[in-house]
Amino acid sequence: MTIRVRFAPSPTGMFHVGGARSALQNWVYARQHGGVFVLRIEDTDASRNRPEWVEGILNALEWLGIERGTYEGPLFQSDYGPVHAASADELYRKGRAYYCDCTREDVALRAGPGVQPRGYDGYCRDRALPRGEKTALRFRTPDEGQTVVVDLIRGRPTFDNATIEDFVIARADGSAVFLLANVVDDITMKISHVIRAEEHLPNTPKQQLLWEALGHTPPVWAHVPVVVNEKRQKLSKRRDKVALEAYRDEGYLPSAMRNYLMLLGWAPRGDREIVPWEVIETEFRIEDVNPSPAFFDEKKLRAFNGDYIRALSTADFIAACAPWLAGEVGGARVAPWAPAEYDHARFAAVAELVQTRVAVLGEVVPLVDFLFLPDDRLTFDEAAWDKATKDGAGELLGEVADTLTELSPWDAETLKSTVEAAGLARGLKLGKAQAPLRVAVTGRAVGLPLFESLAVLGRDRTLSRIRSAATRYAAASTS
RNA sequence: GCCCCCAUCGUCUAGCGGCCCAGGACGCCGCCCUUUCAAGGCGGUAGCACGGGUUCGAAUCCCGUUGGGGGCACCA
Repeated sequence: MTIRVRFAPSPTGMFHVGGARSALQNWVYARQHGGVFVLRIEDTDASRNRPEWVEGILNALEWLGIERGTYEGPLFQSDYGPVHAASADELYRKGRAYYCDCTREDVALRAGPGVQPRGYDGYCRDRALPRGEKTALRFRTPDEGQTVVVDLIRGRPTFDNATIEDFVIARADGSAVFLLANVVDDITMKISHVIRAEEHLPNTPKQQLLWEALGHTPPVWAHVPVVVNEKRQKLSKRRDKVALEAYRDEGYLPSAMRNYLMLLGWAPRGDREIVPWEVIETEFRIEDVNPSPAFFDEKKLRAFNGDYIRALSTADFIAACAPWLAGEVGGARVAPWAPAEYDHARFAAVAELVQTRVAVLGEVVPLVDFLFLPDDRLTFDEAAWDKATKDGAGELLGEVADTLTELSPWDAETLKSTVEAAGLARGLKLGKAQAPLRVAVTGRAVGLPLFESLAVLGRDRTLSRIRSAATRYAAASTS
């Protein structure tokens, strides 16, 4: 058994999430049935000259945990050029194809004004045209009968042969068109299963006819539903965020992504969705895939990802954060601090607190930036400051700074009780009392637990930030 | 216009004739916990598109309607 998944690389090397899901399903199916998984590149002249586009796809697959496949032999469509030509010729010699010199306009003219022609009208069928510089080769479709596609997911979609036009299989220059090339490659590579997106279903009867005309038994087909956006349209590169790499760079874990992707149109037994990959691999059945289109719900993906992040050991979590902490992901700057300013010991000290507060890894940056940035480059939320210092809470700043100068030991517990006492003396609950300090030190109203943060930040930085905030407050209240 | 596919909470799904006045998850809402925010715990909201059959019995089977989607190149 040989299963293949084909990809047309995009100019950016971007890997479409729809393709990722399809690849995953193919891969799982192949593993379940002891088959070979073949990754097939539908190259064009342009992509052939840009091996990095193909690399992009392979990297994305590896990120998902799919190995590169074990098929030996050429994987590029263009490697099969001579075989395509031979097959086209074979069909012509067998009388299953004929040359045609009609243009699109000719067909429209014959159909008459205002009439929408139903594909090609068969004008050249019996003209016995020889091959020429302007002749395309058309497949002669049966006039009667039906073509039944046996599909693992959809049952038996049936097409009346009379509705299938005599389609072109080779261009005037002799090169095979996608439909034929696809079939010939699959025959050559001994492909037994074609699992692909639903959008190819209308092509299937044509391809099946070609398999048979070439003297081969068609493969097992499975057309999985398309993945759609919130407007229920097929995910498109232009409108939707579809690049798998974009999700990777935001900090989605491959384990969460592949779990979510497999859940589109399918669910494991029992009332559970987040399951170990082994469960998916043993329970997944292509026949059970829901035939209706599925919406790619980023919110749910996020929830899954948060779950996977929390399931990580702290050490693994720290390791997973490395690219964002280093400040550069996917060739883009993602952190405001310079590499020299980063302090790994500080991050490690708060990592556990960070872990329950992020849904994607990229969110660690704004949570911990205050630990590394010098005072003058700290982001400062003015609105949060105004709100936090209201009702006299700002008065606390100066006196807390004085107390903290001599505080011992400098730890979260002591810091907490000290601030709590200072707040209570002014009739402020801890929730109110910690607010101005939080903004003063972290620049924001929300974030990691404050006293643990101060403990890690250290006395010097904490005090200098509180002191300058106290000055600021004093200046604002006198003016 | 033609061909094909699809139809359970807002979303992803369980359900494959009685266990279902429909179960889970995400989202949303409320409560608890709480130094902010999360996490966690508890509870709630919400659905079988419609109309005919078949059957003792239908979310489940059949037909139709409606509504979505996909495909109709000398592109891939």
